[in-house]
Amino acid sequence: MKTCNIVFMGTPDFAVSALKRIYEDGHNITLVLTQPDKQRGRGMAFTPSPVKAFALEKGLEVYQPDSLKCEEAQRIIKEQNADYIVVAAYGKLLPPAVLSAAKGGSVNVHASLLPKYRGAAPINRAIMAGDKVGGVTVMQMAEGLDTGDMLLVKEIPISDTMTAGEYHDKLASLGADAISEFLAGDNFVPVKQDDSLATYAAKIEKSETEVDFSGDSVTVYNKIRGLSPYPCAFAYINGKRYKLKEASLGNGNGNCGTVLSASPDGVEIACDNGSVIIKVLQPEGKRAMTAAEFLAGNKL
RNA sequence: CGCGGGAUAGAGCAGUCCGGUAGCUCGUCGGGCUCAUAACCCGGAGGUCGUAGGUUCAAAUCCUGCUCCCGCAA
Repeated sequence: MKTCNIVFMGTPDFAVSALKRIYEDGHNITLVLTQPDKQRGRGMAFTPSPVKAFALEKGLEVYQPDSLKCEEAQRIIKEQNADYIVVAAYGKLLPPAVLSAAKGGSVNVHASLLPKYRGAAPINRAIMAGDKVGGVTVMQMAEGLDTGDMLLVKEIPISDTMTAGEYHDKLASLGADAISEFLAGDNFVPVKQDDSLATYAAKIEKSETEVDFSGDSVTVYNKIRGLSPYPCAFAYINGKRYKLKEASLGNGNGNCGTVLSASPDGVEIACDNGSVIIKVLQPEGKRAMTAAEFLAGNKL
């Protein structure tokens, strides 16, 4: 197998999967770029990205510039004299000077079948939309957002009950396969994206994560699993706020939003055209618990 | 020092304000009953009340330090 000099750019777990595979394939990773540590979580502590954690564990060089537009960052990247810049969910736009800073240019692993779901949240959006098929795309990066020519595509079926978390794990693995295959081979024919078919998967806004039980039951169900386990859907039930971790479809009827039944099997809530059965929920300030656990000490 | 909730039996909760040696639902174990139900009835086991100190005749309960979990916000 040929080995390449790689500059890797990525931030979340999805990117770690690709980085890990490149590392294990024996490629020479000369520099890992990731988002600067940010204050997040309780106490606003500075927290490193998953990619940074992995890179440090393996002793890889880490670089966390605030911007790639400055000359210093561009010089450092160029100095790596890399064969490829591999990008996976980095979270920053690459200016032209960076796109061309490696011999083979910059390639991106994106978690969708382009040109569908360009942007930040392709995984969640695909589940929320109830898609039956998904996949990953390796593309030659261009100046636009996920608009580059496609080099390698891998499809995967999406089951009706799969959560975003489960789908994410499968795609992370598939994405690692794809980039590994790309770096090992050559003669990939660039295929232009059909811009007229493009859709944009915008970042999930908090306001979108509230469940509206007056909607169609399938829509509600897809939203819950599309946001599970993160960032997680929530709803107010009898005035209290709950995160809805897991659910299934039911066929009960009633006024939208009312609790039809509460049994150890789940809490059934009426929607338009059917119902949704909440299997795992989390009250404010409490751990996530199954319906059976919740009902042992709480009433609805 | 971003705001807030919480730690009591294997699980989920009550009790904490107004100190007096612990209770509920479920599970578990044993027995009984039923055509059947998230079954039902009877009985039992299981807790140094997160941790370290303090106040008190007496602390799950009041005071102080510490650890851990979680919601919001970012």
